[in-house]
Amino acid sequence: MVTIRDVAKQSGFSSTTVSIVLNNAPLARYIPAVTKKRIESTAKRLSYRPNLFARSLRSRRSHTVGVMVFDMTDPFCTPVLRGIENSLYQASFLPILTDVHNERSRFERYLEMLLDRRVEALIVVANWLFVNIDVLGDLEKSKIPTVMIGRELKNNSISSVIVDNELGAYLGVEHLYSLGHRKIAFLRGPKTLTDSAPRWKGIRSFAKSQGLEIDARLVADLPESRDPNSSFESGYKLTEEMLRTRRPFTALMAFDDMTAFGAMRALTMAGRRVPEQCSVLGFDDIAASSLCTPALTTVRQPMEDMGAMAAGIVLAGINAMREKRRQPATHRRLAPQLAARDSTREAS
Amino acid sequence: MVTIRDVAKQSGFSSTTVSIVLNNAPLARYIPAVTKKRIESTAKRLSYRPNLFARSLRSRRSHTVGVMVFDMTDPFCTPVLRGIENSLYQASFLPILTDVHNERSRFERYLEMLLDRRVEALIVVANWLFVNIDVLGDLEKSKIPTVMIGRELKNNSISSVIVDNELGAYLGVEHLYSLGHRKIAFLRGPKTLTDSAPRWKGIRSFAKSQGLEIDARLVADLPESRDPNSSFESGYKLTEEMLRTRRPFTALMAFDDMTAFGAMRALTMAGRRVPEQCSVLGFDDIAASSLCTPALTTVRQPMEDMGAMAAGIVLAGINAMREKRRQPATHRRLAPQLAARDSTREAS
DNA sequence: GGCGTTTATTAAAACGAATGAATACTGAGG
DNA sequence: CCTCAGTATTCATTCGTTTTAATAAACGCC
Repeated sequence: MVTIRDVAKQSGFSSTTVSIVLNNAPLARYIPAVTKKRIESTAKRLSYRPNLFARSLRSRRSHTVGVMVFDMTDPFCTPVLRGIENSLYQASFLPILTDVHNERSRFERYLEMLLDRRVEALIVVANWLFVNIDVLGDLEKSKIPTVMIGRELKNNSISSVIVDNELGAYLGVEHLYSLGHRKIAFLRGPKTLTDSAPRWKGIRSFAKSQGLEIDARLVADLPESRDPNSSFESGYKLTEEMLRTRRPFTALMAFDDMTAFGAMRALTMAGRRVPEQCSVLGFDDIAASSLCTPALTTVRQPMEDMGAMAAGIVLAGINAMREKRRQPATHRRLAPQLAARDSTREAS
Repeated sequence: MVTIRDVAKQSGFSSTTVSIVLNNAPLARYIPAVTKKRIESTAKRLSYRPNLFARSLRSRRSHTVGVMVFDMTDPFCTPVLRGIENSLYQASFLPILTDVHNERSRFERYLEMLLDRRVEALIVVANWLFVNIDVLGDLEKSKIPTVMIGRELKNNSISSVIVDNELGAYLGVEHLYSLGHRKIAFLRGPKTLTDSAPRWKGIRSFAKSQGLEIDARLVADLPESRDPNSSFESGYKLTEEMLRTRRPFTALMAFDDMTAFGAMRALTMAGRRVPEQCSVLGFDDIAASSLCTPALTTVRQPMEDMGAMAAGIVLAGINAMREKRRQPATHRRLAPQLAARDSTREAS
């Protein structure tokens, strides 16, 4: 390995000068162009690459960001990760990816590992989250910029990027209502999931404003489960059950896309065609939604943007720290959009 | 920050002894239990955490693996990544994730960044790959253990983990044939994709062995595209076109699941029900396949296993390097399995 | 009591870069 | 001729760990 000293020797200057030139440090302004040229060319000739361990040791910087995902297999994660990756790339930061598997011990272990590596910031994708909240308290202890995607922690120093769940749900029912649906079934999210309540609130808020009647017998809750993919199964079962009770409905609004897929399966199995005999609406707009037939109408979360924005927030936080400014936590609530596709249609 | 010297001072020993004890180095066998106890307890009391920069600088190890994905948004990646993550976690390694976006410049830049960080190995997920192969030559130059998932490079030092495409395709047609289908349409993969040829070979091999006739007018090729999600659109268009030519077929075998989804959409739009009037078969078994209705029958790649196996190979390579053994490249070809679901049915 | 071993511990030298303090060298101004 | 400000460069230290070589004491043995 060629070190800075080799470059120094070969170019005839001291390693200090080489360091100053190559990093374009403040002192570089006193160094004449000839010298710079010579140093740079020998550096290139020897194809010198600074040892980042040494550099990090000295500068206490890693140019690395820790990314903690609570469950990779959740299709929500993929676009978010891409958004993060893209932003970090622009800033020459690299992400270390960890998957918590929704396990407390794994979360703690990974957090420790990341902090040991002196990641300069932390991005937590906490979409499908069943770990006790107090665990997240550990995040505050680390004094590095931290942002959560998909969950807002009040009263603390952690930034957040979430979708406006209430608005999203509102847009969803509105869409169904405007298509003439009045008997709508609702599959609500698990109670312990923070997304569930605001989405329900959005629905009720719309119902109230338009005088839409919500039949309690057409409302069901998904059970809790650590596995985000379980909502397919749950959606299937709940829909099946609802069909059995023979309470009529012309549309179904699911907690998320996965649930909606389960519902569509159940409806189809029961011989009810989507969307002709029953409209189905999801939430998220995961990749599969536009692929299946009929394409799922859903409330779209701007996942890639959320990832990019989260990365942007922590990068700003890193810059703030470097200038010893104290950056307050920022909370972003992004507006979702309705993606009207083929699984919804006028009520007949 | 508390350093090893603090621990030394507090415990009354030298930093050398502390280091030896805490790392359980060979010399530790000469150190009496009392000393160890005292050092360990003060280390814990001060909640000492070794500075990994310093450690890495000295030991030239990063305990980090570089993961390069050619396109994150390809649903093939997610399970692979989880497999990798899980294996690395067991070995206390951490992955740095990079997404090449199928761009040459990005590949080169990322490779440089990863090597600068002294990743101890490289895992390349090269499923949907349109970068010129010679770029991959750069991988060989780095002297670290490297494995490619989804592509085999002959005559070199790079390991590989791939699925047996030929067998998979064979299993696929066999399934359709056994259901009584004789008029089968084929959507082949883009010519430049390495998976395309062996899959077609598997099909031909089965056809030959069973005397199945392949109608050239029922064979179409996906166009090239950098975007793995484009095959949905292509699958749609090609199927539509095939339907227009009115050449009858009772089943369609797609290059991959994404293509199959496009085909299903086209069939449905044309009023042909799946699977009643036409069976559809995919390849990969991405997450969406079991979610859509009808659930897609497909040839399953053991993606998570592939990721885990790739990680296992490079970890073994790392160990070999440490013991200065020269590890030859290993090439694994995993058997796929047919996942029979609801998009295929007996020919009527 | 001298000599080799084993046990217990440490001083000092890496590892490779960044940087504060110091040292020259130039002109300009008095 | 001396000083001062600016220019150009370097010495020596620091970052926090691991490791090599060395030291020192204790032990057994003839």
